Amino acid sequence: MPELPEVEAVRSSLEPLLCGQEIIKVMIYHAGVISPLTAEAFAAALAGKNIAAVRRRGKYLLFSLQGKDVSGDVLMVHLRMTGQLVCEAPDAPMKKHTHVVLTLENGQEIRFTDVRRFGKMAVFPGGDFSRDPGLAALGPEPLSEEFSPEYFYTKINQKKVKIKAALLDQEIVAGLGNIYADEVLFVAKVLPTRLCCSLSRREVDCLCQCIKNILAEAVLHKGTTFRDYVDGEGKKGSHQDFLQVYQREGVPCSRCGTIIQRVKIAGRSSHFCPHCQK
DNA sequence: CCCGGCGCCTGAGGGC
DNA sequence: TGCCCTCAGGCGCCGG
Repeated sequence: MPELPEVEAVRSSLEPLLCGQEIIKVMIYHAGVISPLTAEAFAAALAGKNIAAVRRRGKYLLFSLQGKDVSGDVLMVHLRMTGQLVCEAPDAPMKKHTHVVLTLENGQEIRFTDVRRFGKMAVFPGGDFSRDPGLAALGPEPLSEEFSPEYFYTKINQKKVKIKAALLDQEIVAGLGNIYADEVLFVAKVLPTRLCCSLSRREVDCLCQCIKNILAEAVLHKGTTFRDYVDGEGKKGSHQDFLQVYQREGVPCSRCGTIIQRVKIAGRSSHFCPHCQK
């Protein structure tokens, strides 16, 4: 499930492969993954454009496009659950569930594959994200200075939601998903069921620092490959070898030996140690 | 404001 | 072996 570290690994692996390349052909095999433009308008908006930069905001991949006269359009890709964006040679076998293929001037292909088709691609003319409320409302990048203990405390302080739900709220902090939210709460020793308004300033400071530390570490490990995730070269991540609670229900806690438990919070599995998380 | 639940999707995995 | 059921979860949306 691509979260910030996985999307960053896709971004950094694609950047040297795509920057400066012109998109010469657009093939759409499943128009359902494209919005808000029609498939025809989407293809027309990409053909002949040059990829000037490969950026990331939260879990969104953003490709800055430049044309001969117009520029500033942005191609957005969101991988959601099972999406993959891989740069491959044209003779590489086409994977099942490949929905969009962009051919570059050097012959390489960017292939968007998604078993569940939850993922989305879009072009925003002039880089205007207002057509995508989720992207427009995204909170600060957790690895930036903007995401500070002061900011986080202000956002969390009054809320009556469970802290697990708040960590998954992309308007509070951009890029956390179910895996890293559970890992952050474990390292910070905070139960996922705690209400935000019950957290002390010290606990919020700790959570803020844990978010930064864990995401930075996972970025170094090129993300977590639990099932589907691969980067822009088709390579798996290695952070799954470092997970302490996610998908470890029934396994002894690495700190105290208590059996890790799993409960549903906000519709998602939450894994935690009932002894050392308070 | 907050919560639970559903829908979108397919494939893996468990029970029988 | 095979069938049916549940579950996985990011995110938008809806009703209470």
